Amino acid sequence: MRKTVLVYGLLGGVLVAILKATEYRFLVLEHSLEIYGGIVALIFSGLGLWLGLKRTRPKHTVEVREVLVPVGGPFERDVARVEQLGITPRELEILEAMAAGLSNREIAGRLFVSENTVKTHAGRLFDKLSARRRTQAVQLAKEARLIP
Amino acid sequence: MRKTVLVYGLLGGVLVAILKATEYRFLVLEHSLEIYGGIVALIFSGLGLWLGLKRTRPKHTVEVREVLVPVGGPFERDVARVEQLGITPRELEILEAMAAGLSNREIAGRLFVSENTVKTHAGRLFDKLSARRRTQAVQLAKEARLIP
DNA sequence: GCGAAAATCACCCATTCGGGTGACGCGCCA
DNA sequence: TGGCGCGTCACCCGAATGGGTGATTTTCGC
Repeated sequence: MRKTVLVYGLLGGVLVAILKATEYRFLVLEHSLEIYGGIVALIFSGLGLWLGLKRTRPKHTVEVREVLVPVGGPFERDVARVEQLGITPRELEILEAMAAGLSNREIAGRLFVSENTVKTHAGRLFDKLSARRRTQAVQLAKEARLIP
Repeated sequence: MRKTVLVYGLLGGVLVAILKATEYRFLVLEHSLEIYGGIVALIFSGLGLWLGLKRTRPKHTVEVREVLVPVGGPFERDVARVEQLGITPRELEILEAMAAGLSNREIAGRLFVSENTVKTHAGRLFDKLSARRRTQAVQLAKEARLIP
């Protein structure tokens, strides 16, 4: 945005300079003032139009209302699987937070630990789940019924 | 649109008339030309801006419908929601791949496009879903019944 | 067929993630 | 009491991700 304003102003300055340079030529005409104004008006209205379009196009103003979907059976964790994979309680917490779409930093803040700690937990979790990415970890965990 | 042009032209004419009427007052000033141009530029750029806004504003007029969906049957995409959010088919594909735990590079390979393309799609998706991370995007998309 | 929307790709930058290593404290229990 | 599991934290580094800009081509509705 700052850049846009800058360009805008610059163009304006250049325009004024050009018009000033050609001022005398315009003055010898009968309706120089009108021509001058017309040109400026045209150019700047075009500029303004372009700017307005440009600046507001990606403004969708979408309103989203939450819809709670009635869920069938309550979730039940596959404890056997948890033990089989050797996943600790703390790691499960990290896993749930991860599934909720939180970043490591946010998880750290929520669980009152450092970001580094979260990273270690997450790393070990990826090992145990054979995952390489957190999205994959979440997906696998859901399939394994470790999280809802 | 025709009407708009008419109004626009009319306003321009009126403006020129006003400026013409006050021409002599301006002329006694030293930098009358610059002032004149500046005023015209300001007014018309404002006008153009307003016009640009006006013309693109009634883009969507989003209608929010709340639908309670009975659970149990196979997954059915909430098409209304998809349209509300303005999510394109291609973006949905990326979303599904993302939910499957694939990286951008893997998605790119699977859909036979470049990684950059996947990133742009993903970026727009995050915008539309108001998400900052892919895990969050997946989570929100599932809540909105965009993906299973 | 014209214009808007969609899809494609590139480049840059900052942040986040993932992976590896090492270390410390605490509780447990053999 | 020494080992072990768990949780905690730090540092480094490369890869992945997110965000922005800009541009071109395809597609499609009117």
